[in-house]
Amino acid sequence: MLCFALYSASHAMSRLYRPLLAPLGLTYPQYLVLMALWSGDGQSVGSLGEELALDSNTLTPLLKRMEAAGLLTRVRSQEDERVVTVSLTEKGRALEAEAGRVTACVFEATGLSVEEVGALRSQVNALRQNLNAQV
Amino acid sequence: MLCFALYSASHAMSRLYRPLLAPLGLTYPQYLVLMALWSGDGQSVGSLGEELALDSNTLTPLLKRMEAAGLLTRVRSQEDERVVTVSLTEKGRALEAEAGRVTACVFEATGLSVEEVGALRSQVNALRQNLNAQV
DNA sequence: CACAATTAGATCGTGTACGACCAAATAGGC
DNA sequence: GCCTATTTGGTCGTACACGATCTAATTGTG
Repeated sequence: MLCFALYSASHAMSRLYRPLLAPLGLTYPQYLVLMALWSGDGQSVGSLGEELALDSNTLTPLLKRMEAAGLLTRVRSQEDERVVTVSLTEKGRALEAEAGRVTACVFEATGLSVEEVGALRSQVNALRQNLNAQV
Repeated sequence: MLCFALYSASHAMSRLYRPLLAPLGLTYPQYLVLMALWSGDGQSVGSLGEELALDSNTLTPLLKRMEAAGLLTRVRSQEDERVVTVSLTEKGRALEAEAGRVTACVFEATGLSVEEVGALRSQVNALRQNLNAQV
């Protein structure tokens, strides 16, 4: 069952990240949000949701917790009051440096070469796009 | 990021299953539990947990909901009162027939050949084992 | 036999996911 | 300029996940 393999591997990944991210005070989805912001700060909630394939009902409380932790700010846009702009704080930006160590640890744990990881990622991404196309 | 690819593909898979399983009154994790029981009825909670990589804190409420739905029974073992044996009801067994259609739908949606699915599954399973070995 | 250590589930609290719905703001046709 | 339709976040209820802790039952050692 490919579905179960993915389900289980994804949980295994999450379990691997958990102890690495705990010292930084982050959960795995929060880490994913940070990655998205590191590669593009000042995004709207909707833009983040599209990138991470998450809806506002998941993102809003998650972002509020991260705001309470002082990692980011949520400010309503001046031009369009419907839009909330999410921006990193100094603390949120500073975590990017620590993240490198986490990534290295995780890569180590995969037991794969750089090429294998890349190849697998492409295949999984292609699958994901096929699945999403069905919607 | 391989981790994100897996995370996202796993959610996409879950989103694909959701509307297919809803008519059967099942969630995706419940469907996984049923698959485990179809391939081996009368297992203990611990045995199911090992197969699915889930703990009792996740399984107990999940199994209770499935018991309430009339899909299975939870009976404490006579020999060892600590052990709870989970067995399919007639209704739970009957769902196996319907499941074939769901599996076919999902395979269709992957857009991959049988060989490609098999190859990808092996790779993902190998990765999962490497990740779990780090614990 | 007694008693500490282990084992199997259950419970509790926190944090995602997501469908369904809501409220405010904006855009577009007339 | 109105008024409806759409867009953007937010809220609520339900269902996983999982760390931490609890209880009851069993095992092992002296």
